[in-house]
Amino acid sequence: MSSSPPFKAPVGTRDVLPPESRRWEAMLTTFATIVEAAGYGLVQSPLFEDIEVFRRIGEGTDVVGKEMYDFVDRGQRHVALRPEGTAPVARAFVQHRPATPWKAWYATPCFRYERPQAGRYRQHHQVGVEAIGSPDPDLDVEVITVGRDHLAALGLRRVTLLLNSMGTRADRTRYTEALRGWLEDRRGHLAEEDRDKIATHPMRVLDSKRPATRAATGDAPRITDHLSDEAGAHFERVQAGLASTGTDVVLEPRLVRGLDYYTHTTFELVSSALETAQSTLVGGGRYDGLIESLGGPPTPGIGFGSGIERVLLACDAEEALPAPEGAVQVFVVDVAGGEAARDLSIELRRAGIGAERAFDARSMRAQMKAADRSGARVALIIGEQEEVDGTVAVRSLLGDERSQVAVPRQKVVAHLGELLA
RNA sequence: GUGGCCGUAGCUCAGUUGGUCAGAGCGCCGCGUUGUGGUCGCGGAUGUCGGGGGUUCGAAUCCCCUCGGUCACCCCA
Repeated sequence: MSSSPPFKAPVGTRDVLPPESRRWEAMLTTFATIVEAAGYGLVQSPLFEDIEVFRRIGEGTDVVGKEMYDFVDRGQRHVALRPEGTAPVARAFVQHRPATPWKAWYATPCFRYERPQAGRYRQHHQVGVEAIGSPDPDLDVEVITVGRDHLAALGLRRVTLLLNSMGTRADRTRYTEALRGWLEDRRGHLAEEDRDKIATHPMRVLDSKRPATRAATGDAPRITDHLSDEAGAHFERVQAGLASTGTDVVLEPRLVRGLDYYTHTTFELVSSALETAQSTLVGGGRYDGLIESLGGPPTPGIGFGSGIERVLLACDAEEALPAPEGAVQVFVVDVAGGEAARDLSIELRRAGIGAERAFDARSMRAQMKAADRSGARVALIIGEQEEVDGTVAVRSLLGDERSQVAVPRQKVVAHLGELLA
């Protein structure tokens, strides 16, 4: 007899089982309700795309540069599992050209080959929205507010909105050059590991956590001081909208975000309840050049992604979003052969009443224990006596209640309909 | 990719300087109540002590390798 080690879920992935999975259902329902009410429609797109679709979001970024799960399929196509949610939606927009503004939402797994740690997985899950086709800053306000309200609806209170503007692409280019020069002059003061970024991603030097870099860049030029009139006006309007709708904002000029496609507004919703290094619950911004880079007409867009695992971690920390109760309302206990359990449980479900039962002809004691654990409020008991009488004993399972009444078999479903109403 | 810590039943863990060390609680199953749950009592099942190699008379306990988990860096949701 030989046995290989038991299989486990791959590194960085996990199974979500009940009752935890009921929290996922609750969070997805909450999100769907909120975004649908704002006019966003669900988009289901493939889990994998031509790898070029993702490369357009920035080859210099780690997400597409070195963390992608990519492979060549049997038809020699180079494809990749989606590392994030925006590019596939943008590609779908370019392909189908829906009327604008096009407002879409999604819920999807995302794949990134990185070392897992708290709040970071190789397969994680995101919900998000994309609003494509309008440059209106009020749309930025809408998107940010939807994200904020989603977290609030889940019961999260310790959330901070960080806001920044990257300006237009021209602003960004101009600022990047200026910053690069400024950083070059102080190269020696930066942390060793951050020096290479001066040439490649100067703005990310400002995002560094290293103390030396932090200290040396305290008075670095800020992009928000270098915005064009156009970008400045846009940013002002966004802030005014957020203020008007009672959304507290923390301006964070160092907020860069890792994906290269962002322009104008960028934002994060960060949990202060999480002790972990990964506390960003929602991250997003404008990407006014992305559609064009995917072969579409110049089209502005804005959106965000929100990590489900992280949001749930924050819910744990704030003791929010407890697992909802199961849907089983009634448990059929049958010690008279099992036909009643078989037929009645199905009859009940067809009448809209959640019903569960035991299998394997177990003892009444065992069936009652199972009934108690099932979360059902009522046990329907069919023993030999009930079989003879054509009745069902209806017994409450709530707390100390031990009330039990005999109801004619033919009237049980109607009786329960009233009882559970 | 780099580094720290950890790896004993389904879960949470105890196992003193290597010598009945394979255990506890919870959970699960059964019985007390041959027709009735949640409390209580009694009993029971489940472990390649992550895996491989080494040291030793003897290793869950020491060494090496490896896999996995976890946290941090990095990056990001």
